[in-house]
Amino acid sequence: MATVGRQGKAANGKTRIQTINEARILDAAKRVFAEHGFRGATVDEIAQRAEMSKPNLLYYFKNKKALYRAVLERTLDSWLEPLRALDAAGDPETELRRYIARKIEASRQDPEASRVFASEMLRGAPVLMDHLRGDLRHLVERKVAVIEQWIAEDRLAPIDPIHLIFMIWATTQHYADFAVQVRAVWGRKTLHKKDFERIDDAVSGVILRGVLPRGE
Amino acid sequence: MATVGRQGKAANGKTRIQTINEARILDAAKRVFAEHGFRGATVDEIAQRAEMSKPNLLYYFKNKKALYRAVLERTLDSWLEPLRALDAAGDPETELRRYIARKIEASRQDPEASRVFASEMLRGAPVLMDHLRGDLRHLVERKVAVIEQWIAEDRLAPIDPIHLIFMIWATTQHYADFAVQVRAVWGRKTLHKKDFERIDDAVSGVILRGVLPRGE
DNA sequence: CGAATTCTTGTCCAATTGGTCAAGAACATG
DNA sequence: CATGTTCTTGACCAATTGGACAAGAATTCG
Repeated sequence: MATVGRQGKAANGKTRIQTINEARILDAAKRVFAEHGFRGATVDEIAQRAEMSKPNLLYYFKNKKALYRAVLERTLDSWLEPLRALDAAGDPETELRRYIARKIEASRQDPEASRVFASEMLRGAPVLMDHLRGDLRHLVERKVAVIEQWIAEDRLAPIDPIHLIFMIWATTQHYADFAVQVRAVWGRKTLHKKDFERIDDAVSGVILRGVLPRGE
Repeated sequence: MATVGRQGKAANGKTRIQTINEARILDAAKRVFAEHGFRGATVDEIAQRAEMSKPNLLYYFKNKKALYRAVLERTLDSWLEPLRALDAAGDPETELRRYIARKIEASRQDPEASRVFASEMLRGAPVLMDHLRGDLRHLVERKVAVIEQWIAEDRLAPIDPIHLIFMIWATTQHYADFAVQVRAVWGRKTLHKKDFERIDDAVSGVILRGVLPRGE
């Protein structure tokens, strides 16, 4: 009867309304943080985009920083998942091709998440620093080992594995973070699925030809 | 005797003090805008970093927006110069290698400029939109033609030229914009010239192997 | 030197900011 | 439907913001 007997509890201990509103807030916050960064974002604007009053927003998230953290945390897992899936037992070409495809798909489906992340990096990652030096670094170290193994087996050209990873991050996220520039220079009002297929072709093409062994 | 007989005029019509202070302000502004974006930057913080009072700063730049514009404009030319230098008459490998090297060198020498630019893109480029759709687009179109010519001559693999350009931008600027992440994951306190040489090797290596024709 | 110009800043202001609070409205459940 | 809980908001507050202003301090140059 202490904490269990809540009202509209839905297994995760959340009310129906809580679930809806937190999602609405997080979505609005993601968009505003993506556009203006942590400092430039205002709680008022987020509340407006979430179509609720500022005090109501602060009923769900105790302050701007907590909201920002929530947005980042929510993003991180889906951000890392594709890299986690890189499998040493698989074929290098297949694995890398899939990794690139998934990152590009993420840039297409949720560019704002990528931009929030980018903005946090531009700030010097005050919130995510521990994560960068901890989880992310360890994950990358593991995948560097995978790539090194592929190189040792002559299934990949001898490139610096960490920079291959950085290159994949850079190229794929570019289409989310710099979408305005891409659209303006490429002369497209919006980028459609077809466009992203061409992007995938081009990026995968260059990178794979760049890292797969020559002979064949 | 109207506008010519100014006091400390130095050919460009600027006083000695003007030259010094405008440079100090622009440098401080670049750092603050890079870190916090346009909205998140405060005039006060910029003034402090430039070691002068806020009213004095506003004596040189009439408001925050004008200062922001000045920072961006100052950046743009050096940003584009390497691409302008891409020469159809040259050897594709040499030209591309030099282009990549120059962009990486720019990321090393002036990462803040790159970050201001990135931050403007994240915002949707409200200030630079005209430039993106005008000058930049035309420049890219010209260089796309150069690359297409190389491809037609079988001196380059048939890749989508615009995405090759995007890839070079993405990979090289990544080391400026995401420097915190690179440092944290790579396990380096700071990136030295040696590190950037390795970056250049890796990036040039993959991209050139990715776009140069196979047979030889 | 002395007058015109340029430079500098303390003080001020209205607007916006993140956040609080109290009180009422909507809701779930016995 | 009554009661405790959750949800919602108008009103408010202190701090910060971009910027204006006037008056004084340096600088320049005839």
